[in-house]
Amino acid sequence: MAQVKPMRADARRNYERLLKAAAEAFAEHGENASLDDIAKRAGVGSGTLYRHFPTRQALLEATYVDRIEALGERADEIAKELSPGEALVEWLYEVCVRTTEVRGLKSLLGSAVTDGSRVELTACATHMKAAAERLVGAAQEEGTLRRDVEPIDVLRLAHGVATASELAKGGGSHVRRYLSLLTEGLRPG
Amino acid sequence: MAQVKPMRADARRNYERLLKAAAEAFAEHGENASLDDIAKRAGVGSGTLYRHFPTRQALLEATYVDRIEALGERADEIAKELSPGEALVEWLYEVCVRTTEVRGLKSLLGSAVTDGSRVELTACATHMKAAAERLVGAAQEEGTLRRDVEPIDVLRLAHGVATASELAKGGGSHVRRYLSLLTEGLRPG
DNA sequence: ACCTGAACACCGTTCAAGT
DNA sequence: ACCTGAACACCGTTCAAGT
Repeated sequence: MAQVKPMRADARRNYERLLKAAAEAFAEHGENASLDDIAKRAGVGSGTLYRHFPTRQALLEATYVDRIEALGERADEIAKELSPGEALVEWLYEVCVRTTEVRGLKSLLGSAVTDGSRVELTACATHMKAAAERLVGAAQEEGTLRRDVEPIDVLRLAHGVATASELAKGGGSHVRRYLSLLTEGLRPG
Repeated sequence: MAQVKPMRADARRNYERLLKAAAEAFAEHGENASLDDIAKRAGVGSGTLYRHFPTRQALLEATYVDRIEALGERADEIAKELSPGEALVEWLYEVCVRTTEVRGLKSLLGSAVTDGSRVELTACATHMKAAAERLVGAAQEEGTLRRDVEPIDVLRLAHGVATASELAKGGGSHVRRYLSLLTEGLRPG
């Protein structure tokens, strides 16, 4: 079941060109980059784009799926180096940094943790939730994370922290601080 | 300086019709409601909409300025009833609830706390920042709020909490919990 | 089986003409 | 001084025709 129908040579070439063009366009113009422009950059008709990627979300996911997978792997690497509580925070930090750095990734990660959207079962959502579950579970067993939060809550709040950081001029420079305000709380230590 | 040039009767009528139509349209279709549709609902030409409101942000602000002012007044009412620390949290709660309830309000409140946008000097941003300053200052003097946060940080983080809550199905029902996770922190109490 | 690109609908924005 | 609405540019989406 690993191997689905192999694509026709021209179809595969167009698919890859579209992904490359999409990555460029999203980087330049954000998640709302013109789909028509992406097709043009790739040198294909607009219908071809729709054949391969029926929705904008599908194109976004295909464009960034490797980055999402990398975040999932980072969760395990970090878990080996740090204590569970520190690992969770460090991973959330990296998630937030990617969210603010890579234009277009934000809406994808957002819909991955949104209730009700059909997109929930996508690879992206699956990877993120699995990674969060591992780290959250370990931190709770260690006793450094409240037991009344679910992995999905943590992912949503991290998305909120990334959103808050984006409102500041130096975007990324606020991530660490805003994240620690979330973990430590707003009350004085 | 209170009284600027009085508007011509037809101009004032169109202005009010546009605001009414805008409130309806934003409520129905969110902050990206079609401007053309708003002009049509109001029974005016599209050029008239642009004359009164040169940008979508300007129309959003005019539509919701009364709600923003109400939030500013709520800050003072709450401050009379609760201790400074409790008052800040309760006000932030109301801000988050409005943000998630009133479609279109979110982008307005977001741009009010965004660095660099020219919109910073608008009435909306001024009201929100003034209210936050009063509550944050009082809570810090009381000793129930960290001294290393600025009012703008608190407003941005509240915006993040509202964003996180919106990702959950029951939107509003998560606001209280997510907000308390921010104030208390993710570490066990 | 897949691709192309014209065609359609929709939207934002401007501006000449009108009162 | 203000309004109208046609005109233009742009974008998303579909689909008949082509290979």
